[in-house]
Amino acid sequence: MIDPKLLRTAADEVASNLARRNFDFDAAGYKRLEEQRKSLQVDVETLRSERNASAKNIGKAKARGEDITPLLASVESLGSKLEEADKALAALQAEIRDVELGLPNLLHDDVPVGNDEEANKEVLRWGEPRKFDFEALDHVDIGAGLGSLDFDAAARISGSRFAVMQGSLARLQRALIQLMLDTHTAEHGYKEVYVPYLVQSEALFGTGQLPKFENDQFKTTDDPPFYLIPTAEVPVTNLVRDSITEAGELPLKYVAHTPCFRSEAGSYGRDTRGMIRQHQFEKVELVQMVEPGESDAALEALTGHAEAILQKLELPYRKVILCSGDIGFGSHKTYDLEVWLPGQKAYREISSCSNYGDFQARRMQARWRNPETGKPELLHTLNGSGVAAGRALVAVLENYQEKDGSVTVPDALWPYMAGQKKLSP
RNA sequence: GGAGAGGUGGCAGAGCGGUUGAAUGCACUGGUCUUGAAAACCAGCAAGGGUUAGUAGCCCUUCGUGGGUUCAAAUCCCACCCUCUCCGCCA
Repeated sequence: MIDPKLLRTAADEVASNLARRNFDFDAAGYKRLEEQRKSLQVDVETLRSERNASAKNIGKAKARGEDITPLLASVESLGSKLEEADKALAALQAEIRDVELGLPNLLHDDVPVGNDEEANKEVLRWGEPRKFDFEALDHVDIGAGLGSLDFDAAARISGSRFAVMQGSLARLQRALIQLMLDTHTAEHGYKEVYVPYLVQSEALFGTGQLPKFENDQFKTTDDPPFYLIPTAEVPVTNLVRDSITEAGELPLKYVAHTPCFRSEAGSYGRDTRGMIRQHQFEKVELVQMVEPGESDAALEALTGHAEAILQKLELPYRKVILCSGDIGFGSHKTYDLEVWLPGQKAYREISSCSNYGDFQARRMQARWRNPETGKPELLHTLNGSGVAAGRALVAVLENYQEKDGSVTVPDALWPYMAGQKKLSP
């Protein structure tokens, strides 16, 4: 959520920033609603003040043993008037809130303007895509050759966009997750957390998936419903919901491994082959809560932590800044890491690292105590995949495939593979 | 699943229809004392919103959440959520 004070005082500047996203913010309409709200709220508070004063007088009169009937008569009409005005105010406030919840975050100056991923700005490439002396297969064929990646079985159980993995391949994914968790906890200073995979709607409002992206979520039929987390970002970031963190405890750095569940509504026909885009996938997520002045630097560091995983696995990747048309709804600035997939002869997203500024913190009322003012102030939140395990598995299979159909285990995963250095058919 | 207890400020914990935004303690901040520190003592210390040039005043809201009773609710009534204890069951 954007600071309502900023919306009131600088609606036109906000509108022009959001225009870079091709988002049309009706600044004039917002101002109109705000003015109505202002005068209504003054009315309501004046009435309420009158009521409070009368009630106090009645109390005093009663204490003195006086007759209070004339006083009661004088406040008779106050109640209904107040109730009416209060209702109108509540309706107006809800309307304004809906507008505010629907506004995407302001963009960082670094974010390039553009309509789609074509306009994303590449900032670096790491590693050389390997030259194959045979026709490189994609992970679907490699997995089939190994006999351990089964989409048909998954389809019988759950339909499309699911996978079944067996044996060494299943273990390889677990090894990837282990490597990531160990690296982030031991080398990058993150605290490992285990969190719920089912959350209430409030948590999703806090991180910004709701109300706008209801259709992307899976939810249960309970009342109230549970939502399956689309990313660990949701439960982990909500750890600081409605809380005040002392300055000395910042930055908070959490890493969590969770499955992620996405309906993928609206992406019919995209990445239908293989396990690039699944309803369920494993991910290791990095989350930071930092002082507002630190978030730019924290984004660089956090992205570097995700890059370290790809470097350990010696997977070629490139790093891009998402442009205004491709960046997420709540993000202030986002780096995507795209790993080289020989089967597709393309770089594909494997991590997305974002600085949310105070956007999520405002929705969650997540604050820290600023020692300079002594007051609780909104902190900044960041998150990034460190990295998506399912896609990392795809990348390992495709980049480490051999002519005979086997797959070499990257050195970094040896400690987690019980001595197995090769996956063979 | 059965029985009971409880949800109040950063934390602990009183209050149980009117002067309580809320006693007290801890923590925190400032001061006195001290060579310095500790201790002791004194003082201050919730958040959100409105109005405003204002971090000044004034006003409104907030004692788990939502409804209700009342001129007036942290206090009474109803529903729901959550936590804790005991029993049962279970991974």
